[in-house]
Amino acid sequence: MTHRTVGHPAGLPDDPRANVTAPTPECPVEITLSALHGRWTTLVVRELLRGDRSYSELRAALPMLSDKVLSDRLAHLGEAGVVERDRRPGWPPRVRYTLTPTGHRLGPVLQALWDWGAEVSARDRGAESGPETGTVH
Amino acid sequence: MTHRTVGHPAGLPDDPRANVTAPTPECPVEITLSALHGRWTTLVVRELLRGDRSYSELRAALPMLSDKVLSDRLAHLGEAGVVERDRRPGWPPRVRYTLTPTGHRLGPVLQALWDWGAEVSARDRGAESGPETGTVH
DNA sequence: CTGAATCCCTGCCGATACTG
DNA sequence: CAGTATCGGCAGGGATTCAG
Repeated sequence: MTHRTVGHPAGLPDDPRANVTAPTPECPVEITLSALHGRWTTLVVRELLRGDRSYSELRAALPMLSDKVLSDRLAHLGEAGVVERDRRPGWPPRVRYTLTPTGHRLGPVLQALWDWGAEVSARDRGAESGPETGTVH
Repeated sequence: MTHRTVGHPAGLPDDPRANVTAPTPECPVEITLSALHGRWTTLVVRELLRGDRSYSELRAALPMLSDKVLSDRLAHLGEAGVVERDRRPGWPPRVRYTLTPTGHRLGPVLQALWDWGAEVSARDRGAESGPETGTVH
């Protein structure tokens, strides 16, 4: 997809991808959603935003996440350029998962997702207290 | 899920939802992803960010989107509090779809998604030209 | 410890047809 | 014009098992 729209200040005002009429892989929004696609994916990224992790540390942090899905997610995030695997030599096998610089930049994206959801849930709870804001990265 | 992590300035520094260990519906990030969930959803929102639309205007703007999926998306976005239906009396039936104030605030979210994807695709094309930035809302 | 392979089941989405 | 009803294919993801 693509998302250029009405009145606005800066930016590339006429990126052709802002006018795609179907969910194509070239649209930046699709690229990002594709990287974050799948259940558990954002939680894995959150965990790695907090620091590098081993496979078993990720399992411990997300106990309900199965091995299959965890390796699927790590492989997918690897292909997306978000996560890097550092295989340390020796025995037993030690592997560290870390975010690439690109992956690190997902922090503001998750932050934006958090902020909107927090605002909605605050509104749904009825109270109109001060605006919420968490910090992901 | 939830996404509070390492160093950061403002915000609710200890929202318990930042530490959920499974994809629960209470996590703000999940709330947002749930609202945007499904193919074509972001494109429908983009179209409505540009202004209110009738059903057939949406179909015309997104020709490859089937009736079934379009009404699914509009219903889902309605339940999510993003879209409102204004049924105008008379014949033939005239219905306008508009974003709620909450829906309007998805603009920055889509912008964040756009920015990350644009940066990635720029990097993938190899050139390191100036940073891209589109404007959604 | 770090995964990959398999199986099965569910839910999404696309196409087609039909209604108020 | 603005949708709903129905069906089928396929991919996502959970549990289990096996391998380096």
